[in-house]
Amino acid sequence: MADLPDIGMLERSELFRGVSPDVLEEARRAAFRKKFLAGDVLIQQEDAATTLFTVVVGRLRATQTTSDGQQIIIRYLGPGEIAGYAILSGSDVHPGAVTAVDDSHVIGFPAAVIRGLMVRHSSIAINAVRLLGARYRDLQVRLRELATEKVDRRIAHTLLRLAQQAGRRTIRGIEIAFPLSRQDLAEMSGTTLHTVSRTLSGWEERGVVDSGRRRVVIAKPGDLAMIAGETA
Amino acid sequence: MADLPDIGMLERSELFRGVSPDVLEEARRAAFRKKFLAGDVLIQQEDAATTLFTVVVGRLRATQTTSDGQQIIIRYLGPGEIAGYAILSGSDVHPGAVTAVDDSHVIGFPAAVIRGLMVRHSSIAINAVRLLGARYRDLQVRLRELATEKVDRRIAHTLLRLAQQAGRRTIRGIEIAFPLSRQDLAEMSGTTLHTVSRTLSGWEERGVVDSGRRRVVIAKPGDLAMIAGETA
DNA sequence: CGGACTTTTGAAGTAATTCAAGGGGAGTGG
DNA sequence: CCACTCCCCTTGAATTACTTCAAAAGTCCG
Repeated sequence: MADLPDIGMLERSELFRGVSPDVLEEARRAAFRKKFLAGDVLIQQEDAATTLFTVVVGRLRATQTTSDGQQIIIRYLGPGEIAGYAILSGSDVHPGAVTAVDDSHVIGFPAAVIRGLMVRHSSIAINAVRLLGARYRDLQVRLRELATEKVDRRIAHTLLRLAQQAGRRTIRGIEIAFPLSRQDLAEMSGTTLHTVSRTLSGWEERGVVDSGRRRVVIAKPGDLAMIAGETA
Repeated sequence: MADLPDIGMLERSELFRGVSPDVLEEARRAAFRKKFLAGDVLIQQEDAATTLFTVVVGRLRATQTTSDGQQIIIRYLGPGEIAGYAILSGSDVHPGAVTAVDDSHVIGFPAAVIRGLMVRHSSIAINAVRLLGARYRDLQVRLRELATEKVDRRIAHTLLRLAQQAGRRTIRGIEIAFPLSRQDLAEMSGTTLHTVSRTLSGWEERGVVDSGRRRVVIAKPGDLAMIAGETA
């Protein structure tokens, strides 16, 4: 099969880290590679959970949408991270949607294969526990922020987090390495695109950030951290 | 040892559900029973993660507090549920605090024992994955609510969720079966105790709820679901 | 019966949304 | 290459839902 992934791709996945080569080989044989273009949908909300993906290159966005169309971004996923965690936790439908925000290259695994691997190799199940624990902790922090902090702080925190997981050092500062609109930032910070726009405009004047159409560069990360309230 | 728990208590824990008797016995020997009074603290935020607890009877509250004292309630834990999940996911400190809200009876396990059991018995690791997955999904929903819905809907959702996990049918309606103040509801819904008080007063007039000092009874669950926006 | 919590309610203030309109870039097709 | 169109972003003005401030009234417990 031309579309079998290679071992190196697997061992860079957070689900297979530190797993023995023969188990990796077993996973590899059931896997398939797939490309998605920016904007393509990998997983639809409420769809039957049949496949788990792990990102090789690119960037995905996990969202939750209400019946009346309101949406929030749960998280962005980069290389090594997994999409479709419902497979792991035994749910039969995906609780949210996953979309590519950049041209992306992923590896897919059938649900049954992953479940079988977890049963026979506790190291994989333990990796799953770690990764879900980390995500759970992240959401706890975001929930606290959303409940207790004002918008500008929340937006600052959002940017700092994105910089951490997808920041690229440039001459001008740290650039968020994927297209990110005001609307996207709003859906991550729990506000509207208008407020995000106004807030960024203010920071722009002070030289804290340098942003444009679906593009954000953090010029002064220290100042942004101050705004976020990280004890100076 | 007088304080060894019995097998029945263990198999009712979400972490040990469906696990074989000999493994249960192994876990049992390393465990200890402990009682906490309402208000007692089981886990302090930022403490070293040394122990995992599972509730036998009573009710615990998991919270997150900011450096400036702002607090939110992550969730309430009832019989069978576990506290101190950091142990599972390999973190060395607890990201939040856990307090008893009613007199409670718990079983404690040393971190190393739990980690060892997960390595040797994938069924336990898989239970951990399921439980963390379910909690993660819960938080996703709450995050979405907090970001997109108005306070009265959020409070309604909070009450319905609490009723589901700790509701007791009475003549007057569904009673939340543990002490729950306006402040507690505020910390779960992302608002202030004043707003909760006003909102409940309004509902009280319409006969939707019947509440008092640290006590809430949902008289008309259907009406509350309507307020929460669950398509009638 | 005193004292500590918890709850209620009014009034003032405000942060952020909503409403509304216009302006700029990037890409497409003629 | 220029024009057209689609997004995305910006900015003002009006509105509002909610918080904050303040004070008083219950309620439980020793």
